Amino acid sequence: MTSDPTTPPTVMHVDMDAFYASVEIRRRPELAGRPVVVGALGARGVVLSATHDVRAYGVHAGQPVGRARRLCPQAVYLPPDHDEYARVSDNVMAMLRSITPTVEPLSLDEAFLDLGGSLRRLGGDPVRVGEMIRARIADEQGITCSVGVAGTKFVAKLAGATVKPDGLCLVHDHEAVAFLHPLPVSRLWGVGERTEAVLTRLGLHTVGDIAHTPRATLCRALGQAAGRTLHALAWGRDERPVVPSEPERSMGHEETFPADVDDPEVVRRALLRLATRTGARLRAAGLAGRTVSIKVRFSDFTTLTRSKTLREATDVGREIYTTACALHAGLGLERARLRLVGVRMEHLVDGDRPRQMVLGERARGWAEVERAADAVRDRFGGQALAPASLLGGSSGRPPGTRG
DNA sequence: TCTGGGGTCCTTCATCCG
DNA sequence: TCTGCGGATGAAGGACCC
Repeated sequence: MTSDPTTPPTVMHVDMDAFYASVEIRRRPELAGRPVVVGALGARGVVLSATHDVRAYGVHAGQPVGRARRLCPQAVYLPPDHDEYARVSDNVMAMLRSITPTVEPLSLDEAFLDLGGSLRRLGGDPVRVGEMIRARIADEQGITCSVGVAGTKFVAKLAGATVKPDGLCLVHDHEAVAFLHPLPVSRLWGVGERTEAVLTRLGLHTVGDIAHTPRATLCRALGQAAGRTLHALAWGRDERPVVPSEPERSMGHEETFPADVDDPEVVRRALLRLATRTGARLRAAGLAGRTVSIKVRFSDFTTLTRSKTLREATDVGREIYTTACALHAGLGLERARLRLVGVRMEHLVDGDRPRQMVLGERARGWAEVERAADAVRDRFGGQALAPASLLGGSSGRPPGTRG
């Protein structure tokens, strides 16, 4: 913490403005100045990113594209190109790492930086560093960003959000409480729709209200962890350091069917597709998972998860698929109408760790087959090879997804 | 209006084990 | 042998974030 106002805060949050939409406008200059929405354009797509002018019509991320079209029919609607966004993101993150090694990406379009060790070398003024970063991202990538600087991650992120788009805001530690307390509770990290409703019932509307509520009351209403966290955040206390990289804890895929599905065979094909992709990603990352988890969402949006922990961690798509099928069969769904299925691997470990052979197990099996398939795909492209049951015909893959 | 896909973390409950 | 207890772990669900 920098309680001395002459000591500049060193935690910086950099957040690209309307990232996907900005990247699309950058590569299609004819769209400059026009309202742009990026989202999956299928029957069940949602808005992923929208330019700020579109937001004035009530369009926001997560909203069904159909509703966005009704609210703002004059906007240009584009499908997402995740590969391009990842490329731009890599460039931005590399530039940030040239400023300080302590860069913690939160997603493709935002990151925390800790300038602590680098600030003197950079001239000692975090505002000048922030402006330099903003100028470089604009020059090199052709997109704008907003920057918040504070003594903690939480305040830095909020500071940047107050000056979006294309701004910079610094909040000193001695200003943090006055900055936070007028804000609505929904601005606190961890307060979504449900928690906000609970807080409203308690008569708590602003961050200041939370700060002046006994911590025990918050813990009773929200649980120990959430109660303690919110109380601390409301007073600007946030001990989390900027950490350059955290090991992944889970990895998986899910897909929403274009129309609800009641055919178990279609569901099993989807499980095979998702398990195959998950296995390939685990192998590419040098990881393996011990727990297979499936998720099914019914047509009424109720959601079930089932999981099973294996004796040994695996990165083999076929093993993931077999376990996922057993979990799915265990649900006894008959012909329930499903809108989504997902496969996820948890309890990830180093995939190169020697694996104990099970008695009677064939030395060369699916693991070798899939590694050979990885090599073929590396050489000839992602579509070069797939399980036979996924080739040809209608795969059930929704539009806008990629393998 | 009708809700994607990728994740993380927390809580509760059950079970196992010493 | 039975019972209680606490910790570890697994399973399931919920809330949240970007």
